Amino acid sequence: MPQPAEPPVRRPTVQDVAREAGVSPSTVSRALHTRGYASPAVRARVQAAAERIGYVADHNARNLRSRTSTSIGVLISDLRNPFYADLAAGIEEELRAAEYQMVLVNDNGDPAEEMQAAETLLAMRVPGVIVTPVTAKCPQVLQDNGVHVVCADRELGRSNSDVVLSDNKAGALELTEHLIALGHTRIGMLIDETKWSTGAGRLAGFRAAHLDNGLVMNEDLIAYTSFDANAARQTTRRLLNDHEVTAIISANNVLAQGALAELKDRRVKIPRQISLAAYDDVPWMSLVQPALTTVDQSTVEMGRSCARLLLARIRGELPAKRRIVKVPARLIVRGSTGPVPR
Amino acid sequence: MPQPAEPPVRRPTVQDVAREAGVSPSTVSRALHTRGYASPAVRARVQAAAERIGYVADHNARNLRSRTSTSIGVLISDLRNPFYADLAAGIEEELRAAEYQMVLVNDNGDPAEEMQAAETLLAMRVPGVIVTPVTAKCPQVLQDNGVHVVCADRELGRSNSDVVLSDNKAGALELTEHLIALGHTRIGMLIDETKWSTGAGRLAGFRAAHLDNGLVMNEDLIAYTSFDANAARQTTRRLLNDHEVTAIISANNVLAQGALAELKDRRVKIPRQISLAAYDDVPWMSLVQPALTTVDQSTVEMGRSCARLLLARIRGELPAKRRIVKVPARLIVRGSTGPVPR
DNA sequence: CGGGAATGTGGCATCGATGCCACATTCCGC
DNA sequence: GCGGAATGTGGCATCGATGCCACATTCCCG
Repeated sequence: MPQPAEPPVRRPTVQDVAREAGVSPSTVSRALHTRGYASPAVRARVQAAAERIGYVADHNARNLRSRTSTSIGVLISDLRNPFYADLAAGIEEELRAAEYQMVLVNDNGDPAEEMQAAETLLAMRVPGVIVTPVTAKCPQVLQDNGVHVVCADRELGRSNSDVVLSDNKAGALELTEHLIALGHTRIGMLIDETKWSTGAGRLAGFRAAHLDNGLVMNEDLIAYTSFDANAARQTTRRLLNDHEVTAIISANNVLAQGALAELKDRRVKIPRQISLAAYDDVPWMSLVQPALTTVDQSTVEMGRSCARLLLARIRGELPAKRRIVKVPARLIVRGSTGPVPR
Repeated sequence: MPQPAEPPVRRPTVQDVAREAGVSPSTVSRALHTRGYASPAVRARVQAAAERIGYVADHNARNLRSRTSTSIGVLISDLRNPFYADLAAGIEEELRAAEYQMVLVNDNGDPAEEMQAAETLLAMRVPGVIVTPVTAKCPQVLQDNGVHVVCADRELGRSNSDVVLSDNKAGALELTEHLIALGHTRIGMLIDETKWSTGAGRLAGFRAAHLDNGLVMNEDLIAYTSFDANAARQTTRRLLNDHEVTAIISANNVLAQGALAELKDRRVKIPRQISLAAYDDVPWMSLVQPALTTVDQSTVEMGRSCARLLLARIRGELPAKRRIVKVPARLIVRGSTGPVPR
């Protein structure tokens, strides 16, 4: 038998259940939703009837009438990057548990795609959106239309939406101090952006670690690159050529790939000759040899936090004041960092 | 300013646009959707009006009335596994291009969660679902309710839904022959399941390669394990203890982690002492040293295929006959495989 | 120049569930 | 035994967009 004859499938409605159970449609609605009055007997009868005829409520009708929806928009930059995948996984887990659905959109970090997605989510009348923003305009537009917004991982400029962030400064500080404690004083920092809170925070932590330990930091050791493993590799190359660093910190998992590739290519002994560490622990970092010392930002938990926060907001459980959640970052020392050479 | 005062936000409706443009609601609907008659002049006027007052159509109302939806359900087992993430990314890309939305649900490979998700998707009245099935029941129920289904990556028993598969047998055959050509005759196969088409196909390819090359395969070298890196590690340990294999093939990326961990732990030289290869290329496999020889199943493209197939089906562009798409698998030779020792 | 086709536009019912109000019972305490 | 609360249940309008039909023009060709 091929696909069932096109969709002439007539799905049972509340009316059908009502008839089957011998009550009115209104009662069916109440009985199935535990909301409002309905005697236990009737409730049982209705549920049985619904079950019997295979009734599945129509979300579209429900949403339309009740001006709500249980779909949540999730707007991320790159699903293929394990950071975003983990974030989405955490979000989905929490949403599913609360019987919400996740509409996932990949905006590829492109402002136009991001706005397009925002528009679509508005059309869907989602009550809330979780976004790793590319542009401040996107969260803004959503909020202006009464959609609750939680920004994940970063914030742009001063916004007025809730936000869940890794404790970037503390994490980067701890990581940098770990290297300083090993005797490193010439540490390179591979970083792609510093305009968003993410990069800015990590850089701040890097700076603070030097300051706190009475070290004068050489600004030239901050190697600005772009968000791309190959670019990071080139930048690492220049960094190594131009400066005598004994350790490199990469600001995220993508840049770390480039740095590692370059070091392997040069047959540099890690950590004997150079130590390598990264912010944002992802699985491959413990598979390579030596395994990388990293800062784990509990990405899945961050996703869960975003979802919990958003749902609380939607349910009106939170005071109006904007909420900022900092997810603690945890240093994981592995084999790629060691005492400074000589 | 905190969150905008709760959602008293009144969004403009088709009526508002009609008033603004001085036409009837019906005309607005036609003008905005290029469907049916509408003079260019009126169309322009309506579009301008809609733009001016910031009209965004309500999908719920549209879906309800027109008994369609542009949301597609995507049911996968584990978003944190790069295989599924890539699959989802490919699907999303294609759906977004066609102005469809992706509702992503992680079922954790759990039949109960899977059925739950199917029910939710029925409630949403999605026209189609892409699923990496855990149970044959799930696609079945969906189809029985008139929802188009595409199974991705595997099929269970004989189903009657469209399916997109990696060419498992050919891929595994090519990979095994690569090892045989290097002189290996005692090759271990680390595999978790053989009931689904995926494992069955890969195992069949493994067998066929031996047969085609006149080798007698030792059935004991097929090491059955469970879908979990740690279990795979234990199984690898036993395999190495009990048999003198010179090469190991892992049936997927997760098992490969376990195998690699065990080999590294034993300080086995790869590929000098043992060659290691895996089906399902994922990024870390080219980051480790030596990089792993793998079979790339073009996961993202597989996702795109699923979406294209489903959309074509929804649009009724396909003959009733069930379609089976095989995505070619490609052998990527890297450093982890070499001539048999001695 | 008349009539039927072609082309636009408006009116109205409708998709399915639910919010709200009115009405019907039952239950108590005085 | 009676009035008012407490508790259930049904009726009906409604959310917003669209499908369908009727009606109004315009067009064109015999």
